[in-house]
Order: sequence, then C-alpha cells, then structure tokens
Amino acid sequence: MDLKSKIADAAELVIRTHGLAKATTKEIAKTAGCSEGSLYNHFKSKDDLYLHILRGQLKNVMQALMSLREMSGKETVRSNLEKVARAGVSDYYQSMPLISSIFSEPGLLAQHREGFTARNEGPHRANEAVESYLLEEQKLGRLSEHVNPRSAADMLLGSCFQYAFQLNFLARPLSDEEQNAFVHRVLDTLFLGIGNE
Amino acid sequence: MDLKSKIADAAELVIRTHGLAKATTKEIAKTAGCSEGSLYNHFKSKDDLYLHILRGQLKNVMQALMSLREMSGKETVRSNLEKVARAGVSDYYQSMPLISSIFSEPGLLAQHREGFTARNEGPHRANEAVESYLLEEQKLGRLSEHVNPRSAADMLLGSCFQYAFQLNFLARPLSDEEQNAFVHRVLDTLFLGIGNE
Amino acid sequence: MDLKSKIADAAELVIRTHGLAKATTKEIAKTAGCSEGSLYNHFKSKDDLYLHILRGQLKNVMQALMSLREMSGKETVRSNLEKVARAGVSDYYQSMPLISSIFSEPGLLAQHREGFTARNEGPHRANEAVESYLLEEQKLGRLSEHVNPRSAADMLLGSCFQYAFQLNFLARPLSDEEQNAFVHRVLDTLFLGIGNE
Amino acid sequence: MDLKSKIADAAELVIRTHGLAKATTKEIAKTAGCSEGSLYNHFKSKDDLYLHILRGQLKNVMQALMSLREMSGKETVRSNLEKVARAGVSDYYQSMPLISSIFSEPGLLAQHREGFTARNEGPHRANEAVESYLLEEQKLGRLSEHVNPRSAADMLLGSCFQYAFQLNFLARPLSDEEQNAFVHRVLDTLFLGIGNE
DNA sequence: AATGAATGAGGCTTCATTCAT
DNA sequence: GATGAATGAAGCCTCATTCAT
Repeated sequence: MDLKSKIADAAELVIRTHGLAKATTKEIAKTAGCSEGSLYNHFKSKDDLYLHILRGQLKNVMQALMSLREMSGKETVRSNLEKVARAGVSDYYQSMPLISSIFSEPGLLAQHREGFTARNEGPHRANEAVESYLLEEQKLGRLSEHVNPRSAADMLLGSCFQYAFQLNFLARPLSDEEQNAFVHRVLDTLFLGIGNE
Repeated sequence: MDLKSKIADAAELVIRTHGLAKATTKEIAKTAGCSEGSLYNHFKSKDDLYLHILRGQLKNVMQALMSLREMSGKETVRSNLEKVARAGVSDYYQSMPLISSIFSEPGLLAQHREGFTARNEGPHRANEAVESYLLEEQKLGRLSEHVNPRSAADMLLGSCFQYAFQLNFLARPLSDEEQNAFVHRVLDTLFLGIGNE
Repeated sequence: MDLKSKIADAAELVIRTHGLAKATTKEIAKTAGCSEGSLYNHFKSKDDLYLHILRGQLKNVMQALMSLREMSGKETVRSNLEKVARAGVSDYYQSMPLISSIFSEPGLLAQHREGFTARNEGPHRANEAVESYLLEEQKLGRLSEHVNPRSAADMLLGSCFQYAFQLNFLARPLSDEEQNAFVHRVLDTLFLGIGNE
Repeated sequence: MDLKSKIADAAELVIRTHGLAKATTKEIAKTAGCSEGSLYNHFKSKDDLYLHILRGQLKNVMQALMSLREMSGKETVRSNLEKVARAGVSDYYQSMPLISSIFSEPGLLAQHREGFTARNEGPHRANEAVESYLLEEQKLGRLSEHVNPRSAADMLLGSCFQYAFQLNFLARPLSDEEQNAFVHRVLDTLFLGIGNE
C-alpha cells in the first residue's frame, strides 16, 4: 500500500476521531507513520487532502445504486429498495462526520461542489437514482402509476439519512439489528402508506 | 437589544456566512460592533458562545411540535403534519450550517449532547413528538392502527431534513413554491403508500 | 517610544546584522523585546514591515537635497555639492545592505516601486535634485553653460554610491577621514575635468 | 554542454527571474531539466552553486579591463575609456540582481569575499584597473599630471554602476541608444570638468 | 462593563538535503 | 552519475484569551 493511500486513510481516521477542526497535519502524519513534509509530496495542501477524502465517501451506496439500474423487473421492488436502504444507512452513518464537517468551511464546500458538479456526481444523485429505478418499475407495471417516484426516493433515503445523522449526533453505535429493524419498519410504512384503512 | 444578544446574533451570522472554522472572535466582534474583549464579558469562551447559539436553533420546528400536542383530533391529520413539515424544511434549511458544523468539533458535540440530554431536549425529540401525535390520532381513530407512527414520523421529517441538507450542500435557495411542492408531494406519497393499486 | 517603532528599529538592526534572508520574525521579536504575535498587531506581514523600513532609508541624503534647493547662489557650488556628497556616502553606506537586499525579492521590489512611484519619490530622485540645483546655478551664472548638469550629478552621486557599495562588499568600515579624502578628491576631479592641461 | 553548466545557467536564470529568495532547488532543477538530486552531484550545496555563479559575473568588464592594459598609448584615452564604460554599464546591468542579492546573506558574502580576496580578484579591482591605465597614460603624457587617476576611475565606473543599479531598481530596460547617450555625456563631463569657463 | 494591545501556543507549509534504487 | 520520495527543521502567521486601563 503506497504512502498516498496511507496518508488518506490516516487523515480519514483522524478526522473521524478528532474532528476536522482538530485534524492537524502533525496528527495525520503521525497516524500515517510519516513526516509532515510527506503529506505535501502527495497532496497540494491540507484542503486538497480533505477534498480527496470527501470524494471517496459514500462509495457503497453509490455502488448499490449502480446495481439498482439492472434490477428493474428482478426480485421484488421491496427487496431491491431494501438493499439500497441498508447501504444508505450504513454509508451515511460512516460518512456523516466527514461530510457534515464541510459546512464549517464554506470555501471548501464550494470547491467540493465544483468538483462533483463537473463530474456530474454528488450526494443528491442517490435520490435521482432511486427515482429512476422506480420509474422503470412503473413502466414494467410492478409499481402503481399513482406513486410519485421522486418522493418515494426522498422519503426512503431521507429517513435513512436523518437516522444516520441522529445516531452520530447522539454518539450511538449502529448495530445490525437496529439497522434491520429501522429499514424494515420504514419500508413497511412506505409500502402501506398512512392514509389507508 | 442588549450586547449579549447582539454578540450572539453576530456570531450566528458570521458562522452562517464564513463557516465555523473561519468564525474568529475578531470577526464576530467586528460584526457585533464591539471589542473582542467584550465577548468575554458575556460568554465564558468562544465554545460557550457557540453552544449558546446552537441551543437557539430549530426554535420554529420545536414550537410547531409543541402546538401539535393540542391538535390531535382537530383539523385533519394531513394538514397538521403539513404545518410541521413546512416548519421542518424551513428550520432545517436555516440551521443546517450551524448544526452540521459541530461534527468538526466532537468535543463540543459531546458538551452539546450533555446539555440537551440534561434538559431532555435535542433534535431527535422532533421525531418523537410527531410519533406521539400520531399515536394520539390512532387512539382517536383518525389514523389506521396498522401504521407505525415512528416510521411515519421518521419518513416525514427525514425527507425534510435531507432535502434541507442537500439544498445547503448545493448552495441553492429555498423558495416558497419549491418548499410547498416538496411538502405536498411528500405528504401525498406518505398517505398513499407505494404498495397499493 | 512605542512598540511599532521598537519593532521597526529591531527589524532594521536584524536585517543589517543577519541579512534579510535570516531576518526571521522570531529574531526580530526577540530583539524588539516582544512576542512574535505583536509584530502582526503593527504590521500586516513581514513584507509590510520590510517595506516600511525601506521607506525610512536614505533620510539624510533626501534632507540634504531638500536643503540644496535653497542653496543656489549661496556659499560656493563646491561646498554645496560637498555636503550632498558627504550625506550621500554616509547614507548609501548605512542603507546599502537594506536596499540591495531587495533584489533578492523581485516581488517586493515591485511593490516598493509602486509605493515610491505613487509618492513621486525614489532613490533616483536624488540625482534629479542635484541636477536641478546645478541648473539653477547655471541660470545664476555660477556654473558654466557647457556643463551637463545631469551627468555631473550622476558622476558625483554615482561615485559615492559605488564607493559605499564596495565598502560594504569588502566589509570595511567608513571612517571620517577616508570619507573626507574620498569626497575631496572626487570633487577636485569633477571640477577640474581630466581633459585639460 | 554538460549538466554542470546547464545547472549553473538554470540557477542564474532562476535567480534573475524569481530572485535569490525564491530560487529553490526544485525550480532550478526544473529549469535545468534534471532532478533535484543531480544538483548535489555537481555542487556541494546550494550556497556552493550560488557562489559558483557569482564568480562568473562581470566577465565582460573584466575582460575589457584586461584589454585596457595593452591600450595605453593607443587610440585615444577617451575611446579607450568609452569601451570600458560601455562594458561596465552593460555588465553591471546584467549582474546587478545577482550581485546585490548577496547582501541578503552576509554569511555568503563573507565566503564570497574570502574567495575573491584569495584569488586577488573582486569588483573593486575594476576601478583599480582603470586607475592603472590612467597612470600609464600620465606617464606617456597623454593625460594631465593634475588628474587623480583613482577618482577619475571611480567617477566613470561609479556613475555606470549607479545607472545600472537604478535601471534595475526601476525595472527599466537598457536600450543601446540610452546606453550610448549616457556614456557619451558622462565622458564629456568627465573630460571637460565643471569648474571651467 | 468595555476596551484592544499583547501574548504564545500551535497550525500549515516550504525547502535544502539525503539516500536507496 | 541520475533520480525523486522522504525528511524534519524552521519559517510565517492566526487566533483565543488575558489584563491593565
């Protein structure tokens, strides 16, 4: 494993542990097992390093969403959404401290935005991907025409997102059982709706 | 308006504008129109000031939720939830930069947590409040027994929360029309469910 | 004496002693008897401090040149030029390490240039001042019409300048006797010319 | 052209362009088209490299002065001095940023001094050379006995030196016409003197 | 209570130099 | 001889906090 990756991993760990504000170059270097100077052989600046790490977040949800493209018509809609929700909760939970911290540095947020806009990426794409999937299922007749795919996506991912946010906020671990229970009751409610007998 | 409030308002403005990381005592003092020294006549430390501000966030949702207690049985469930959702989107949108920034300072987050835990408050209480309301409505027979009140609450507030987060992330303004449209389609979907014909 | 002046004096001393390249903020602060941070309460940056010092150089020659304006027609031309030359040698000698060092930082030189250009000042103005004086003396008939005032000024100040440069280069002190001898033989030669019997 | 020369040339260019303070080994290596490590295969240190370059400055004046030894009695005194002056202005102009920068590093200046003292060289030798030449011409009767050869030399080279210094200081180019005009009027004044009718 | 100059710890970054390949 | 990643010392500067006025 090359030093660049070691540094990136160290930085991610330090930010997660001590927070972005206390993630000093000294601490990162110590964690990576190299000198502070080495950081600058691989990253232009500390900001550059942080943005690099940001780009690496939410990889699992994104991958789950890629898989989703080919799932329309297969398995059940519910089981497909379940996989996405599970990946969402877990990834959002892991990445929340990294991602949310950026609001403390609007300048960096702007740079990050330019980056993912240019690459046609970004966290909001997740909701769009679920929306697209549901549209496909509507075309296939496996989902009612009356459903608004975007809202269904927003509610599914939104509840996962806030759940992950609050767990972090409350410093609570994410156990598999709780995660499962959460996902199941959310999907139940999503499918059933609250307006029926 | 006393100096203490002026300082708090200035700090909130500066954090929202420049971000927590760049919210220096010098900048806050300049914005408040007083000296840096004065900050310390009213707040023990900069952290103290930030925590003071944090406690002042999400006031509108919280108030909307207080009102909700007395709304069970009145108006329609949907219109009651709509008010909450509207307050949620708007407050979450306003407060997101302030609230999320705390992830960059886990030490402060821990203090903040102790504070709202001691006062039996906190952002997660919002979801509980909606849950309680829905339970009441179930008792009153205005909501199906099959509905999981907690999940309904999580989906409603979760989607509002993520929506507000993403708008901030994308640096997009929150217009009244968009907010309305969002809230309506979410409530439509919440009531209808996606599993029915 | 206020701290700002103490810092400026300390910086000048340190630059003269250790050279611009080794004039660290730490050393300057120590010499000024204050903390490094204090430097930044009085100067925007180290560059700003250096430029401030540069602007204070060559004060004596400049003053001698101001006096020269009112000397046309008084005393003798030679004695008037002698005073200027003496001030020139002495000031150039003192300031040479400070002034010449700026060539090691073209960016700073450019800033400095903008500064004195805007203020219509600069070291080259010295030669112009002597030229003006000689023109006046020509008008008064105390100096031959055949003389080129600018060249006379350039040769007088140029020889003083290079003399001061070389003394610094050779790390030689400037004694009063040597200075006198130098000025006298230069003026002798300037008045006599080398093309006559 | 061997790498050592390429490195030296690159370093000279970089110093002239960016200034001694910003002439980093990285920049020099890039300009020379080699690695930073290579610098140390040919020079003991960066200081060593800089001193090497310094020794290569003012080559043209020095050569002009060597030629001068054999010119006594030939051509005219004026034309001989003119050649020297021309070479002086041009060389001083080219070398000024390199030479003057050394005042920012007194330690290096001391080393450089030891070097040229040991080799019986140095910039002040130029003035001595002109002085010697003029002495010879006095012996040959082509120059008045009343002239002080050293002062004549100092005035000639001093005015050229300061002229070159100020052009650099003012960031002005040295055109051939201006250089000619300058040299001619200086020689006119030198020969005529300013004390005659 | 209000001030703001002074502080000093500590952060980010640069850079000459080394050394294993 | 050539390389360039790694080093670590040291530089400049910021900033929360204090304290004498």
